[in-house]
Amino acid sequence: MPELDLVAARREKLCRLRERGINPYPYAFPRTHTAEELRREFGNLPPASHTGVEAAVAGRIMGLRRMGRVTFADLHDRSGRIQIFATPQTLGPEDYEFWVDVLDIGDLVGVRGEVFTTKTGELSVAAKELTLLAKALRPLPEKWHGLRDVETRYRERALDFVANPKAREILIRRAKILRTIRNYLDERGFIEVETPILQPIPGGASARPFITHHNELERDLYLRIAPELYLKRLLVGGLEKVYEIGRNFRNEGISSEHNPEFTALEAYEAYTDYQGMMELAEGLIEACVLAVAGSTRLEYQGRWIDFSRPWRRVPLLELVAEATGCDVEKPLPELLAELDRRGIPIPAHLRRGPKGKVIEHLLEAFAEKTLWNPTFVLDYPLDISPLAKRKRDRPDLTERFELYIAGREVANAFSELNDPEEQRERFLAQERLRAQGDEEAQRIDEDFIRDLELGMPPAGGIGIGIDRLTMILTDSPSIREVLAFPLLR
RNA sequence: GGGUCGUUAGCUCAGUCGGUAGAGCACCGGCCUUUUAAGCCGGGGGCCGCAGGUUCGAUUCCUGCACGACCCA
Repeated sequence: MPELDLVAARREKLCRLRERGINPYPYAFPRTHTAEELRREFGNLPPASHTGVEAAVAGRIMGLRRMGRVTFADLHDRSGRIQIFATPQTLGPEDYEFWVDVLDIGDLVGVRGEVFTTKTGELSVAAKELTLLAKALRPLPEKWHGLRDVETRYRERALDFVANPKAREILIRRAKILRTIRNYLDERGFIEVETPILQPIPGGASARPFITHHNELERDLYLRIAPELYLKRLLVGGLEKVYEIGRNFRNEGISSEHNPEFTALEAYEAYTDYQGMMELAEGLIEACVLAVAGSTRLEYQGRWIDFSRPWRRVPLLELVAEATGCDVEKPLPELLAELDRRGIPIPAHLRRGPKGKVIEHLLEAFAEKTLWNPTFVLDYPLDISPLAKRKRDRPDLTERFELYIAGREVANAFSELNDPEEQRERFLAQERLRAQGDEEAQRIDEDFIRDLELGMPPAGGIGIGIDRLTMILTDSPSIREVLAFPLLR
């Protein structure tokens, strides 16, 4: 049946409700119990028990079993399901006839009546009074298979959440993860701050930004690609331990792991370095795993992830050398020659360097997917880490790590570069790459350097992708599952 | 960007070796006073993703496009 006809049938019922003087969209309903509360209170009654207790419940009708003079309905609220029982005796003959006729699956109702169990033992509310709380005009998906089509699920999220409790559950878990992170950092003396999303120069990451325009100021602004530079300026300002959880925007493709806007945690702590950030990452993520799984192991897409500490730590160059069999310490031209000899393809735009990009590509192509249990990949090349401090005994590397879990990059951290002169040099190197056509290269930010000149304490900083972390902690194969409203084409 | 697969009723899915389509749920009508995917009888419901091509005839074969899923870059 065309959807319009199904809607028309419901509109016709809506008219009948109004003709009877019933407001199909009233204001409030004072409920006394959720479904879960009823089950907790009356869960173990034998069949055909009468409690004498009157309850008022509210929710959406998800099932209707009409059998002439008796009707059963399944009422769902956030906490679960409770059965509604109605007959001409409970509701009154006239009301019974009317409501049985005019209610549909999907309608939101409030029901007041005695709590009892049926002769088969099902806990139910005998409807003495029924209040329509909102008439549903569109039909719901099929009751048994529900809504499966992934495209419809993501395009009509509200419908998805109505039809699929699991989809709702993911958002609830996400909230729990965010709460755990905030508690963890707050307890350790971190200050939660908010820094600009509209930025004159998009900094703190290598990515293409979204551009927007301020009419009054008559100039373009960018949606931030990262809050990093502002947070470090707060370290200069003496806040010492700060974090921000918020949305970043990157003008890139959409995939099962990428949404153009995504949520990240960034945390900075004065007087520590990237070793301190590894401990922070272990503690913070362990707390999240414990909060959602109750243990340090959890299953992701059919495979167990073991979060027991300490986590594996492996230098990037070692990892890539092992994965490719190449001597990655060589200068770029010789490395490329060796890769060619071994038949390892390197995209043309990476061949002219910098070498760090080739190393990064090899990591993504050959090693990343094998990093299943949490693994810190250490010491990234200087040329792709313009905001990180040089490694103490290796001037071509930085004290930077990325954390991989389930084959995905989940966090990125470093000993923060706080030498303003060197920071300028690093920015200038990035500007040279930009001039050569690298649109993701970072831009020089004079305001940031000016603040560094005031003196920024040595510090460790970390960024954690909340969406990816949530994917792993909710066993979700796609980032779209963990976003309330993912961007679709 | 490339490859593979998919798109049929509101939902979940069949199907047509080329002759314009079916089921279950949902919907409408009837019966039914303890159901649990209630049951029984009857009924209505489709630009078979979009555009073009081949053909007497295309939902089916071919091409392109859109959207999605998966894999690769």
